[in-house]
Amino acid sequence: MDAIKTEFANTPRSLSKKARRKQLIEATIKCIADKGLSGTTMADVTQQAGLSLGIVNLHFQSKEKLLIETMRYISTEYTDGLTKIFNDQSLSAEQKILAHINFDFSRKITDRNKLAVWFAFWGETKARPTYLSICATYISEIATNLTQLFANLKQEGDYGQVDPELVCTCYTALSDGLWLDLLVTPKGLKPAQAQDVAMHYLATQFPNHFKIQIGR
Amino acid sequence: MDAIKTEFANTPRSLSKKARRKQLIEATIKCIADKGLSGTTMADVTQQAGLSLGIVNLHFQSKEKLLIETMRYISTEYTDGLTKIFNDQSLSAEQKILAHINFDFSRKITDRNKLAVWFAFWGETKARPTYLSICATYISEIATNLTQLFANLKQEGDYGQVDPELVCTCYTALSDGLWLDLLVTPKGLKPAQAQDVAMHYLATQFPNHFKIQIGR
DNA sequence: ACAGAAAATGAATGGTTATTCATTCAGTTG
DNA sequence: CAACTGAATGAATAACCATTCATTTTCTGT
Repeated sequence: MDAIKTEFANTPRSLSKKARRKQLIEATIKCIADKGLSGTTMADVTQQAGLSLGIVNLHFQSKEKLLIETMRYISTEYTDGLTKIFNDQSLSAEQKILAHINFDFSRKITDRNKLAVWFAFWGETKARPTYLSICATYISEIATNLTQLFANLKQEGDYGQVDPELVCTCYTALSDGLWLDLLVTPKGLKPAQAQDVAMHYLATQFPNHFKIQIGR
Repeated sequence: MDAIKTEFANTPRSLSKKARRKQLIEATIKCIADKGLSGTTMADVTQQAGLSLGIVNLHFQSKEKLLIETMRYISTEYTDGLTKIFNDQSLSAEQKILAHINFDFSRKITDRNKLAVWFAFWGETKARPTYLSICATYISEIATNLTQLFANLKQEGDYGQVDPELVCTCYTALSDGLWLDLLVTPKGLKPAQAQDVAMHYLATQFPNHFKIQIGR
């Protein structure tokens, strides 16, 4: 009972340190989406969280560290979701790839607030080595796993021409580019359609496993 | 003689208004790449340009307007390059598409400074309607032209299954995603390899026109 | 060579914002 | 329930930064 209250209540002083940090990170995501990275102030973040001005420095020491933790938060959420799929022993390679695509274009991931945060941080990677190193970590981890899945599929089917590493690079870039589409032309492509586009590419590589629905 | 001096000299007061604006915009690009959009100050930009602090307000009225013009500058450079290719009457559809890919992964476009600027602005589009409307303009213009080229190619060859609009969406997203790769993993993919990846996708759609080089 | 126009300068200004910390407040313990 | 602990507050501070504009410098026409 007490544990439940601690978990879900939102009144001051009722949350654990970890939960309070999460609350502040989520407020930061909202602010970056609404005001841009350059327009987000400590006052904005704390007001969004419904807390007082000094709270960020209490929990994160500085704004810079809050931003780094925010980037870590969204990239961890993403990699954790994919790792769970990859490690699921009950799924075949084909099913894992399907689950992967499904996850890439799920509501949780294609939420425009989060997409705005991804691109804001990517735009700063050249200037901030810390951001770049966070990227480097998740990129290589995902690429290794995904390439492995494509290699498995190649073995299963009759895919002599397929280069798993190339397909991984191509799929990953395609997925990132479709996210951009979802961010900057929200009136255009919808997540489900973006997923169809990604699927269309996989169908070119593994026609025995994946089919395109013509006239999406 | 005088015109040449005006064109190339960099000393104060020797440049036309237009050239001075260009100089400031290019300094802005360098600063955004080096310090991030959120870390770029007027002092940074003017110092980078080797000019005095007040110069930006003299030529652009405000920092906000300088940033908008910077975004317009890189997107105009991109669309102008593509428009020139599309309007070149001496090229076939196939040649235009080849020129398009070549341009997408040329030095001029895959310069990491400029890529950093693209992503920085994309990350702010949700927060700034002006940025979003600049994107909307070039996106639809390019998509119309490129879809047309793919439709032409479809007519030329035996491509019953190909959906030109889908291929356009897919190619565009792929290209954007490969730019991200070039930005965040400079030690990994090189522009020429990124171009090969894009070509690999086109080869899946138009095998009679484009060939993949296996073992890039 | 001179006057007037235009461009550029940079010190000064004023608004904004991250950070600090003395104080308040809520939960816990004996 | 009183003393204690640590989380939270927000006014105050200090640093930062965009913008202004009086002044200086350069260019142009005569």
